[in-house]
Amino acid sequence: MREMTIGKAARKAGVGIETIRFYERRGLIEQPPKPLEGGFRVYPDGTVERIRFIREAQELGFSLREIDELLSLRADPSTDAGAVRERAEAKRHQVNEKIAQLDRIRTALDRLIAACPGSGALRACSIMEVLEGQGDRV
Amino acid sequence: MREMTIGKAARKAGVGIETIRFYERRGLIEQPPKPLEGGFRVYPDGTVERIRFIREAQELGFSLREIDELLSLRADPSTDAGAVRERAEAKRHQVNEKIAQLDRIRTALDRLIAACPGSGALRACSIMEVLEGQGDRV
DNA sequence: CTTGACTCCGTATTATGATACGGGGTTCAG
DNA sequence: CTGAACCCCGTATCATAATACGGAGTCAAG
Repeated sequence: MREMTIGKAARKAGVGIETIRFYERRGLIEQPPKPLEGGFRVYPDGTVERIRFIREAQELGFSLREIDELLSLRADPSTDAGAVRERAEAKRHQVNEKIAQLDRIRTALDRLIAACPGSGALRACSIMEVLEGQGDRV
Repeated sequence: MREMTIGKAARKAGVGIETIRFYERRGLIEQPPKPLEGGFRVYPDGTVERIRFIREAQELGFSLREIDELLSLRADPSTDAGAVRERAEAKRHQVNEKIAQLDRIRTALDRLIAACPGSGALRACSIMEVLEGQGDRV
């Protein structure tokens, strides 16, 4: 089953049909041509992957515009590979920053979990107090 | 300068005044009481930190609702510390997933950068081709 | 050859997060 | 004691991302 109508693609990707059309309008995914013999458009497997990637990237705080930039990173003989690499490196930087910040939050959560056990330690604690904490007094 | 009016707080936090009011209405930050003697509300330093945290978390794909959940994680003697810990652990899990996905994207970018050097390698390459790539044929 | 499920496409509406606006009050420098 | 700059608050508008809707066309099972 490598080809499907929009409804099947939507179900496979876990989105609504309208979302696919919306992404097509935005240029995030390509709208397959309408078959010359008439009938419904046929969607390849890759579309489903692409939609899943879009949803994942959104969960990571990328806007559709940024996701478009990510997906447009491609170097073929007709493009300036150097420029593409530059943009890829900028994106990588952005990704690294996100990871670093998530790591900070994870550490804070770790401390929170350690400091506020079921046993019921008395001192109040919250993310803000514990974030890179120490500084905020204990 | 540990106390300020809303305008200063906004400038320090890098947001507009309206944004602060909006967060107050949403219950994300506390609105300081109106001074009994009259005049303007006074914002503590902590508010600025809190706003910065909110903005950061948004960049990481958390909705204001989720951020509220994060900020509400606090165990003091009046709350069920066990329940708080559970929610904290759920959040940590969510954070770990985000990190893992960002790591996938970072790896993909690394490969993209390596595969498409300024030298102008010929084979086309894109994020989707390179993502957990290999599978997609080369 | 009909009926139910689905596609197509244009337009309208929603949810979320943020910004704008306007008429008033407050502050403080000169 | 005045005016520039700022606060207060309610309501309106905006951008982004998604969803809904409705009428016409298409498919395929029975």
